[in-house]
Order: sequence, then structure tokens, then C-alpha cells
Amino acid sequence: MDILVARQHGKLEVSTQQPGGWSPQVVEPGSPDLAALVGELEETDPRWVWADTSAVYPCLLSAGVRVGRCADLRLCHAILRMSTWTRDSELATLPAGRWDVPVAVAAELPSLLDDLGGLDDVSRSELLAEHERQQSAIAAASQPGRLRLLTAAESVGGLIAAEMRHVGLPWSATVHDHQLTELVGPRPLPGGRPAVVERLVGEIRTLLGAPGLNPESQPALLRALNSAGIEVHSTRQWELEQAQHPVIEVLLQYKKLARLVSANGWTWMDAWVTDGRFHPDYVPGGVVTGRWATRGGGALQLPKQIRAAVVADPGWKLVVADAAQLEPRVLAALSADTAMARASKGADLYGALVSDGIVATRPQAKVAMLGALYGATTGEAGMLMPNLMRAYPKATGVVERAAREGERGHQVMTWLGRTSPRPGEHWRTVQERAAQPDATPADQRAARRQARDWGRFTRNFVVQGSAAEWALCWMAAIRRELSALCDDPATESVGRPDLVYFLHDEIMVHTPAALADVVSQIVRAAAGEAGRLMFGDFGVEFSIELTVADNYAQAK
DNA sequence: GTACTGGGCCAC
DNA sequence: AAACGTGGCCCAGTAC
Repeated sequence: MDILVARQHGKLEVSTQQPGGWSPQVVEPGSPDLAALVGELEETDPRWVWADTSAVYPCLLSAGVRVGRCADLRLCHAILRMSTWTRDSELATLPAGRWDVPVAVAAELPSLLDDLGGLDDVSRSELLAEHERQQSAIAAASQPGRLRLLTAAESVGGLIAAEMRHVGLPWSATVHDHQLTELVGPRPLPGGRPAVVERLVGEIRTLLGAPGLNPESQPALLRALNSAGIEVHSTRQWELEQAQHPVIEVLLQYKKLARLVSANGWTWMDAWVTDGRFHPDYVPGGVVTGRWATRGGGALQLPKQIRAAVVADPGWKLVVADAAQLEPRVLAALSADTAMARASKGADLYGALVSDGIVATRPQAKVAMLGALYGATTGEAGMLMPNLMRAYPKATGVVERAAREGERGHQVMTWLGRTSPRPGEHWRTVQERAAQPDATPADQRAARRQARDWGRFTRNFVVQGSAAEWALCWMAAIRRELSALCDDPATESVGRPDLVYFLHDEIMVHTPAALADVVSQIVRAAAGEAGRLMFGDFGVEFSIELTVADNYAQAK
């Protein structure tokens, strides 16, 4: 049963379906009435239909209410509007309208959009019309089951992102401060450099004979390096490492510490950590491939250096799990490559490549596999490609075909139907110019290069996007089972385990210690369920590496 | 002052 | 200045 949640003039209109039509109830977003109403209706296990989870759900969470399922019409619109399987639907052929908001900016502009009748102010009839367009588009698609799964998974992703932000990642400001202080000295005054960084800057200036040099200025630093006789063309780490000069070690040390302080130092802590929790702002569907992005806080780039600051509460544990070699396993499944599926039977897919005699060492296996997924043509990865293609012709055939499609400007699809964007106008112009009779060799070179670039994008899109779909299914199954666990009276008294972190192929659950084993089993079982949900009984194993830890640095 | 870009480096 | 995909974020520098 669907329940519609419209939003008008800042009030929420909750409509249930009755024999005579829709029956609305209007409530204030912050009122206790809302929590009571939603909580009561949730008993019937409905699907909540609303325009934008990130606009509605946070206020429910603040009121202490969670929901099990929803349809996020904005997220689903973006998928169905683009998918090849729904290209002839009314939804895809209508002119662009209010639902065509780029995912990344949608949550950013609610106040601006207020006046313009934006997404956060949607009447019930508009909501219903869009919902029906989406349902018809899916029903008429050649793979309705996959699109139904994809839109459900994307929507539950929206719920999970809001819940994880609400709950927050347990973060010890004390540990974080200790780590920073140990590395760079105590917190400096505003605008000042920490003592260790200041000392390194002094040494760099002396060693380069450049008083007053600001090493943050790339052009100035490059000039100073060249004047000192160091022949580099950039100031990148990998190039500096080649050079022989006493300043190099100091400079690399400086870069590492300066980066840490500016990206995840005390200022970051002030902005993002409150009451012992880091509240990251995830953006589901924020990446073209369907991966999540973040908006501020950099939750997807937490440096390994500071992960010890993620600490479980006393009496609690962190269950940290990642899907081992997820992308190769997803490729094996979506290409139905039985030889590669056999290699997935163990915990270590790369190890299987070695024992099957396809490559000589595990590092080679990894390089070769990532090379196939990313489109490497040169170096070690390029040299190993023939071996891989011989061993796994179906799997490598899928990524090679995806690359050829992209080179021709065609679109490709993930397993569940998310479709890659068309290349931009500039791309087509360059290709057309190269096809003219008077095209110069330079025109043709540029066109070939650009075509190959887009081919690498579409090659990776298929695997990265399908892996993102698997991860959503995995997380959705975990969430459902954790929620069932909370409803169990036997576990009620100890506290509720919660998903608190997601990083592409990795999840973290913060759980009462007494439930850590049960939670671990749930996380493992959910991986098998995600595989079956997406690929049926095709025999790819999705192996999980799992650690029960007190802090995040202990994982892996 | 704001908006934008390029270099660099963090994560997967 | 890279080879080999997706991003975010910070800084410096420039245009307006």
C-alpha cells in the first residue's frame, strides 16, 4: 500500500488510499502529531511515496520515527529518465521539468526553490502523476524486474543516507586531537601553522635558498626547486620521489602533514564533529555510475591516518565489513563467465588467478584485473591483458564491448539498467570534425584520443555501476535485518545496532557488544542475499572480510 | 568580495 | 607530465 507525502507551504500532507479516493491529513513537520501519525501508519508496512527523502525524512528521524520502505521520486526519476529500457515511455519523452534536478544540487537549494515552487513544495496531484508515470515506465520496460529492484534499492539508499547522517559515526575528538598533536604539535592559533609544519617550512626555505617561499604555492615552489637545480616539471609526489636532493624528504613530509591538517585537522573537527559523532552529508546517486558522493565533510575520503578516531562507545563494538574484490566478482556475474565464477569460490579471487596459472603472482593478478576494469593498455597491466582475455573471454568481452560502444558515442547500461550519459556536444563536434574530408592529422588524433577516453569511461561505468547496485542491495538487506533485530524484545534492552558508515564496498555497524556476533552473521548473510537478488543462482560468491573492532584503525 | 580553474592528493 | 575509472576538498591564482 502506498502513502503519499506531499509538501505545501511548509506543511506535510499525508494521504492514505481509501475506498472513496485519497484521504489527506495535514501536519506541521516538527509537530509530535507527525511522529505519531507516521508511526501508526508504519505498522501497516506501507511504501512511503515522496519527492525527496533528504527533504522529508530528516524531520521524521528527529521526531524519533523511522520508515521501512519508500519511493524517492526524484532519485527514481533520474534513473528512469535516462534508462535505455524506458526510453520510449512518457516519463522519458516529456520535456524536462521540475523533476529533472541534478541530484547533487537538489538538497542544496531548498530555500531558493521555495519561491520558485521547487521540489520541496509538491502537491499531491503532481506527486501522484509522477509516481504513475514512473510505474508505467517500469511496467512497459523490457526488464521491469530489474528496474523495480534498482528503483527500490536507490530509494532505500536515500533512507539509509539520512539515517546514517542522523545517527552519526562515533568519533573521538580526544583521540583525533592526540593524533594531530603527536604528528604536528598542539593546535595553533587561528591562521597559524602548527609547530612541526612551521619548522618544515623553515627547513624547506633554507635548503632551497628561498626565504619567504610559500610551499603551498605550486608555481613558486616549482620555480624554487628548479633554481636549486632540481629538474622536475611538477611538484607531484611521484615525480619528487625520483629526484635526489636533501629537500625532497622534508618537502614530502611537509606535504603529507599540511594536507592532513587542512583537510582533516582541528577546523574540520569543529565543523563536522558534534557530541562525539561525525555527521557526514551523503549524496545518494551523486556519481554518474550510481555511487554515492558527499557534500562537505569528505566522508568518502577519511584518511587511513586518522581512522583510529572512529571509536565505539563503551560496551559497544564496530562491525566493519568490506566486500573483497567486489568489482571483479560483479563482472563475473554480469557476464555469466563460469570460469571467472569458479575463481570467485574462495575468499581471495586474486589468489585464484595465481593458482589457476593465469598470472604468476597476486600483485600481478590485481594489476591485471584492475587494468581490465579501467582500460589499461600499457605497462604491466597491458602486458597481462592477453592472459586474462584467454582465461576469461566472456568477462573481458563484456568490458571490451562496453569500451567499443563508448568510443562510438553510444550508451551502456549497468546490470539493473542505469544508463550512462551521452557524450556532450563538444565530444560530437570533435568526432564530426575528424570525419570531414579536410580534417588534419591533428584533428584525427584528437578525435581518437577523445573516443578512447570515453570508451574507458563506459567500460568502467558498467562494472562500477553494477557494483554500486550490489552494494545498495547488500546494505538494504543488512538494514532490514538490523531493524528486525531491534523489534525482538530479547535484544531491546541493550540498545539498537545501526549502520553508521558506507564507503562504496564497505559498511560499518555500531552495535552493542552483546550483539556483535549476530550482527556479523547478518552482514555476511546479506552479501549472499544481494548476490541472489541481482543474479539469481548464477554461482558467483561474494566474499566478505569482516572485523569486530573497538576502533576503525583495527579493521583490515 | 565572489566565482571559477588547475594542481595536488585523499578515498574506493 | 602519465600510464588507468569514479569522485571531494583544499589551496593559490585569476577574472570580474
